Amino acid sequence: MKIGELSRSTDTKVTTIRFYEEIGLLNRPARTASGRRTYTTGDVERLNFVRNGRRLGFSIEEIRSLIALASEPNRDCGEAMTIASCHLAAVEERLEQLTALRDELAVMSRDCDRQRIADCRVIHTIARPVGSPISIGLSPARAGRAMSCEGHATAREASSAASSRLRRSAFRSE
Amino acid sequence: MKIGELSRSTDTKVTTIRFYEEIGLLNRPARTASGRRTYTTGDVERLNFVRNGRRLGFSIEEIRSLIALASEPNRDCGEAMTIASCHLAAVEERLEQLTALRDELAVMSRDCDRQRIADCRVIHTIARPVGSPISIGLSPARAGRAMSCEGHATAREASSAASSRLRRSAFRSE
DNA sequence: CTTGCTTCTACAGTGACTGGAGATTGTAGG
DNA sequence: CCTACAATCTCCAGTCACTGTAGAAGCAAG
Repeated sequence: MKIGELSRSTDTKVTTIRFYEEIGLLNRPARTASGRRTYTTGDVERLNFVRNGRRLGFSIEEIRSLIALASEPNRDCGEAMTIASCHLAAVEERLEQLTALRDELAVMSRDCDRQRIADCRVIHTIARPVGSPISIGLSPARAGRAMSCEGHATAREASSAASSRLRRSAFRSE
Repeated sequence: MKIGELSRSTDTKVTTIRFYEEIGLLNRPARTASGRRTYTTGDVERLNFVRNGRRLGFSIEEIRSLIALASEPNRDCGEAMTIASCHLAAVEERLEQLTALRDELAVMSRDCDRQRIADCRVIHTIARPVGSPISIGLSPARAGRAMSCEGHATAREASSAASSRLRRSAFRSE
């Protein structure tokens, strides 16, 4: 099985597979005479394990530990349980934060009367002094495929946010 | 007001303030003769705006747009509303994903009988073929201050994950 | 004068990929 | 056999939103 087929059968991009190999999450596969990677069904299982782990939100390092544990069938599974329940607790905390966030966003959207910026509830809510103690670790706007939110932020004149972040200092004062 | 005071009064790290300046989210402040940045109350407001926006999960680019909008009080606020409600929709989607995730994690933790790895429900759940269509964009384990989940993943022997990711190929096969 | 704090610049690192350049290999059709 | 095109290869830079470090300089108090 070549990398393309592995990619298709695990719904993982080719570059991601190579990345997993580089960081040691996948074993280095055998190569053909011309240097192409060849995979076995064991590799498919392993990659599925990694992908499921990621889908469940485990970090690469957590998955690395879980793989190591999985390869010792006679060990006590306490450590795996610790990783899982710890992660569960983290997810529950983020759920709470995200719920609070959603409520705040919903209020500000609901209350805005859609008139002038000067009276805009959205702008005013964000502009208020550093208020409520909700401090969130949300990584925002990764959005991806599901949302059609593109183009609102970038469309104005930051369109040339081309390459280096150092070049982005086309900043505009108020 | 020097950068340290601005940092304290907005609960923002000094390095973050300088970062915001570099990318043009904050105006370049005046400097003392020796080159220290000096800030005004206007800068405090602006930084609060940015911080509140971030806390609400808006991206830097969205905040950039919102700042531009906020500086034109007589404009229609439709665009601000679009950004906000679009973001709200994204947050709601993530909430759903995260809830599904939590349920899955809860089941696997609950059902594990804490015996041998070979029977561990956690391991088996992750090892199953690429199943349910939940595809999540969660960035995991950023965790930070609130959780005490450190050391489970990194403690084993990846402790020398020192500098370059290229050096991390101390990979172990199964 | 010395100690210790703050601030400065410049740059590398994080996590988990993603994308591109430029080269090579494999395969199918003409 | 030649040509097109797809798949693969390596290498490296970019993403996002910061965070941290090194090494130098400034500043106030004892």
